[in-house]
Amino acid sequence: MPGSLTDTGVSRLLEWFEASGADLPWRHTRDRYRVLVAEVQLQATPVDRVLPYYANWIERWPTAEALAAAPLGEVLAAWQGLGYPRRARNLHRAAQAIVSDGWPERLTDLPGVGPYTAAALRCFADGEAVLPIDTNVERILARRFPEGWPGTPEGAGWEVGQALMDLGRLWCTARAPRCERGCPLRGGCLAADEGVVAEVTPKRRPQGRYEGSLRQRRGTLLASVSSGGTPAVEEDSEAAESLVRDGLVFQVGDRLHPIA
DNA sequence: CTCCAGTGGG
DNA sequence: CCCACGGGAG
Repeated sequence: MPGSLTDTGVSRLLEWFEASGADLPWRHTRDRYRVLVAEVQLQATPVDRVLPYYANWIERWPTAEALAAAPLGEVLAAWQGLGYPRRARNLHRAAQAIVSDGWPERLTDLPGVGPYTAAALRCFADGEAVLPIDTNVERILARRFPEGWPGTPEGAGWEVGQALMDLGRLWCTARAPRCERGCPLRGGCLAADEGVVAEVTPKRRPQGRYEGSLRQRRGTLLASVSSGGTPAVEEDSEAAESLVRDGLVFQVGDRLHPIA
């Protein structure tokens, strides 16, 4: 094992992972489409929130073919509550690309698939020894390896990646990390040794106020369309034009409609 | 008020 | 590199 993540560290990590018990539905599937759905839904949404949506999604659109055949308007309606609708639109477009051209050589050629999601597909669906680095894993690495990440452990399978993500989500949290409450990687953690765990946290840029923002107005308008309304563009022309530009609604005359 | 299994566009 | 992008939950 390169760097300071020793064999015993990995052993403890995997032991903790087995005992942690969380059994996420996409954890064991090798179905690329299912993993893609889960990963895209998770891109900016907490796990607990995604769970019911994922179950409903797979039941309704079990395959890329099924999703590709659905009207985007219905896909966006099913997405309500999962945040950024462009993620749903990209997932829909990705399904259509997969159906017509097959899975691309470079997974990042799929719309909405970046470095993280591509790595997650290779790791969880294909079983490759690739470590997907999400915000949780990035935080662990920043704390444990201030000098830099030594690289993916030799022979690390999907369980190491999954375990690190769960550890970051449940233990090595941004605000109140549970270092002394059974963290399996406590031994050899430089930040914890120095007592600076909370300080060694990748900073995110502050978001603007949501109330009254264009973002909120877009959400309101799209929710209206998704629930069967046909709001007038005039109601909020800036938000309406923005949604049209993003390919999320269709404009007929002075009203907005779902995209067929 | 901050956080959340990121990505794409300027 | 910098920013916008939803909205529920702690």
